[in-house]
Amino acid sequence: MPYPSKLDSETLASAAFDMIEQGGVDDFSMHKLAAEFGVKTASLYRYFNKEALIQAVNTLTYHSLLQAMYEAVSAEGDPAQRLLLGAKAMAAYAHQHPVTYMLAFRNTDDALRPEEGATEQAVLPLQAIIAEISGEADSLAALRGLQALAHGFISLTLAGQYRRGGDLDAHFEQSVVAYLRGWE
Amino acid sequence: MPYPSKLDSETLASAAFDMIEQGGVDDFSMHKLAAEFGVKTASLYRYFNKEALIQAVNTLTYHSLLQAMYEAVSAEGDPAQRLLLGAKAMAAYAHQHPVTYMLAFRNTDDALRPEEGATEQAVLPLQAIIAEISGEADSLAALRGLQALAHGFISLTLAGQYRRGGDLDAHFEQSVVAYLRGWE
DNA sequence: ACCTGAACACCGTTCAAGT
DNA sequence: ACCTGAACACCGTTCAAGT
Repeated sequence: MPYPSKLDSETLASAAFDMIEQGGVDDFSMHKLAAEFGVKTASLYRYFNKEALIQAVNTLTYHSLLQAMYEAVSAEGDPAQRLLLGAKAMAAYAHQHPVTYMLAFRNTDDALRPEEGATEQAVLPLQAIIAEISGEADSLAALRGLQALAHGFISLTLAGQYRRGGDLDAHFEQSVVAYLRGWE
Repeated sequence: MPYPSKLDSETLASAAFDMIEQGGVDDFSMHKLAAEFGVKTASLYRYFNKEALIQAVNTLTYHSLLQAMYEAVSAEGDPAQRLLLGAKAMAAYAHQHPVTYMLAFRNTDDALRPEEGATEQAVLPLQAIIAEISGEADSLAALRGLQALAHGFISLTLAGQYRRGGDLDAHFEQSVVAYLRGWE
């Protein structure tokens, strides 16, 4: 009687996502993930090695994050309002998934990045919105700066680099508003 | 005859910094660092465990980075020009030390952060400059946004998230200029 | 005072072998 | 087709022992 398949890549990736988010990246291991499924560590290697698994986790992050932003940006309002909602949705997602959020953006090496086009294409609607503020010619620069501002604020917050008090949410909003105003 | 001391914390931290920058964080180990000094791994633990060592490496990063920014910002010019130079100095440092730069800002957990006040105090001159643009009342918010924009742009660049071509340096500068203009 | 020897628990990974 | 057993090299860390 052949072995019934206990594992599949989607379930594995999603379980890894949860383990990492709850226990931290540094405490995550292939051994622990295998144990979670009542399986020997070697069995995981039919599906993923650790690097590929983390890449899969990061892909989950990119998808969820873009989804959240896309929905936020679809609201009524002028371009600046909609982009502010998008930035806030990004921050909200990151604060709900701090560990995997940081993990998705920490890579210096190529291997753990999103597949080509996954994030690049998905961000075109955002560029169309910001073009209404900056003009077409500057829309890529303006979009990149907005992503940078939002991501930077989020990751400095999560990394505990803003420790002088004050209302961080208010400062985030003021900064985004100022930034967009500067592109007018 | 007692053992002559082959090691000290400063040398160790600085060697760890170099090893990490050149070989990546993931390939760095206490064993390899010990080997570099012709010493057994256990000997390192008189000075640092791995966590403390990485914290020391991060402290080196914060100091160098703040130093570079401080010098850049001391130039002649109006506030926006000086802050732009500061942001560019930050980017230049990060591109020269991409691995340790990312390492210093990736922590979700408290243990690896800079000592209280180390970065917080050092950043007060920057706040004074940006206050000339935003006004005193908004200067902390404006400073945080500027740090976020610069750090975000740098880390998204290093993480390979800007893959649609264009002149990244120009986009960085345009974004910073727009941001500061928005606070006027 | 400072380093070594020896040991431990844990890790990622491979591959022949089982079912 | 899918999982296990067994093994390997490597890792972080501790601590009694050497000099």
